[in-house]
Amino acid sequence: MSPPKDPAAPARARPKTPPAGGKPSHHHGTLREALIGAGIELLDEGGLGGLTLRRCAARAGVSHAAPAHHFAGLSGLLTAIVARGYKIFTRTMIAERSQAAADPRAQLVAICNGYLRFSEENGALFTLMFSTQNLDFDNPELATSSAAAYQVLADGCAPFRQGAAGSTGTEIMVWSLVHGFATLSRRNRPGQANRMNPELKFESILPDLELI
Amino acid sequence: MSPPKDPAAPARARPKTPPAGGKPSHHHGTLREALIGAGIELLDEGGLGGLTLRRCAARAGVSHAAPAHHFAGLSGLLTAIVARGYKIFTRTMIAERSQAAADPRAQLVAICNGYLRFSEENGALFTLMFSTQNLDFDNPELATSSAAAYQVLADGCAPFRQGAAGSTGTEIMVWSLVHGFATLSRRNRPGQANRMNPELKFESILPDLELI
DNA sequence: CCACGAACTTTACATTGTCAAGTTGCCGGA
DNA sequence: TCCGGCAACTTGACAATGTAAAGTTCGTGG
Repeated sequence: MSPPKDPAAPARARPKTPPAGGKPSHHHGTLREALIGAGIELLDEGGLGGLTLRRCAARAGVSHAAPAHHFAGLSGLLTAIVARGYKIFTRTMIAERSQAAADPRAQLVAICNGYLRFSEENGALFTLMFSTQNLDFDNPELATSSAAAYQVLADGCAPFRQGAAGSTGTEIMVWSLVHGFATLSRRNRPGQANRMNPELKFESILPDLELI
Repeated sequence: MSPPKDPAAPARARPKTPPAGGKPSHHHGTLREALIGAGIELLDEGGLGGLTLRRCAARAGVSHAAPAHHFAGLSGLLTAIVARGYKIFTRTMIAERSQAAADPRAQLVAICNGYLRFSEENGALFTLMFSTQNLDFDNPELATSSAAAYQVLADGCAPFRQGAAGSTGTEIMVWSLVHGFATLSRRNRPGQANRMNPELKFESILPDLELI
């Protein structure tokens, strides 16, 4: 690949002590979580291109082959990172919903705004989460956490119906709309011929929804 | 990277003769186009992971360093591939539109169906086109061809208005909807817990639109 | 106390993108 | 005609990456 001048700290001192609880077997026993955390940091700092198995290992203070004992190769590490991403994603949507008015449309709009806030605050992670390459979609943890995220949106759609498809049609419509909106918003960052008005609120493109 | 057992033909005989017209200087002079074509083939055959600068070169029958004389590194090649992708994309939408009834909604629905057909028939290319990594967004050819594609959709939206934002609001709403729908459709391929009904037609989630 | 095994390291290898230097073949001017 | 230059292409090298095999270290259970 290109030589991207190591944006990762070359190494880091070992975490002081194994956090008592758990099963600290060899050194500290929290390597798995440390690697996931390092991955998310690298994603934040250097985008998708900044995330590398070897750099995750270096940031966690271990050798480049250590991750192999905790993940099934690169795709295993990426899968674990994405699974954690979905948990944060779910929390973000729930947090936004909890501050909204009680009526169904306000709740749904708040969930979508959480969706959009997550995609803005975690651009590279968001992209990775919805990439179709190098992820192990059979991983149960990934399946669980992504289903949980989808469920938040599905719950928000439950009061509405969409033609003959019922609330499932609403789910797909709203998901498509908010996901496309997130993608379009993020694409227009580079200052390109910018057809997207950054002031445009999501709610203004969400059509009227029919209550069940 | 991983060792993916060379899915590319190791080499290929040189094209017979320089195609008369043009400026055939050294060997055949059509290397640039050949490399782009090889890239699209590799994308079809092996997905995003199957596309490699060296493999493009091998398939075009030249050495691994030859592309450097026609593109600015990998991102230059990817940019050219994506630019060609947008031209096919535009053609697909126009072809679909030309077979639709004359009323504005039917025209717009046809454009969206072209959008979705392209994303289904060219999954990896579609993903690359909407990736934000390793593309040279300052490239004029890319800017032109992507703007042309967007323009087809914008034209389809022109008869409609969306709240106070006019037809620009419609553009963003429809683009978000169709792009999200394409993404969601493609994600559900692996036979996962499949919330998306493959029979669901796009038109059924496209809300009523107000004519200007 | 000590053997076993888990956690981790070291070493090696194929693949990738990129660069520098060399080679080849065509064209235009003398 | 010839030859100098130059564009196109090749060869060889290098650093970075993911992965596999073999070795080392450390804790724990018997």
